Amino acid sequence: MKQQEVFRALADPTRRAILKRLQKGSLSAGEIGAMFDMTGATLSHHFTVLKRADLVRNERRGRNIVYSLNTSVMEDLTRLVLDLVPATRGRGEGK
Amino acid sequence: MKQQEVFRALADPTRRAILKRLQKGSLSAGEIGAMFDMTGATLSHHFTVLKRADLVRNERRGRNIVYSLNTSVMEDLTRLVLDLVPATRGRGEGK
DNA sequence: ACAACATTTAGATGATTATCTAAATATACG
DNA sequence: CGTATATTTAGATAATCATCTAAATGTTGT
Repeated sequence: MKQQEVFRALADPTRRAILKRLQKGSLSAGEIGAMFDMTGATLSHHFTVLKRADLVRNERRGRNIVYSLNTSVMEDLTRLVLDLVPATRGRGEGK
Repeated sequence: MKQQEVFRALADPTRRAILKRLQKGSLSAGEIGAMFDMTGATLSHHFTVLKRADLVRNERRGRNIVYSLNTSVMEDLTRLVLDLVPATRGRGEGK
């Protein structure tokens, strides 16, 4: 996992909002675009950042491109953050 | 909690390293500075960002200024991230 | 009060970032 | 095949950011 890319991706509120939407299921670029007040080009840039962090996957379906969460990296992220919190309870407590 | 400030603070690797060091206990600005190859002024800037996110606290002790983790915000952060991950196991699963 | 030490503030600089418009690419359909 | 639709790429711009040097502030001990 590219830790730096993941944290950087998370630093933008639009990208976090995109991730939250994708929790509920995959969406096409257009559907996501309809939720934000910015151009498709800008959204496309955000997708690129999210993909670079491997937080989302995309797949062409017909004339749409459908984005979905990469849940395994999301879990890596969870671990990462838990690792940042001292004396973390609820999990391993490992080295 | 100021979510945006927290994520922004986490986006820089130096700041994440500082947080990790502070897990093991409080440190003065000088002690932290000794661990990184950058000027004290730059470090001071990073402290400011971490403080704005309320991730660290500081306290003057003699001629040093001692920094320590604000663990409660770190836990808020944990919740935030878990909330970003779908079907999160390990905790509440609440709405 | 002064000199030494520790840290922050101020101001500048170059790099990165979010955003836009316009053009390019890819797919579907008549 | 050509037109409409969906998305990305290219290029530009303004804002934000990490970093530096120099100066200011606050603290201690003499």
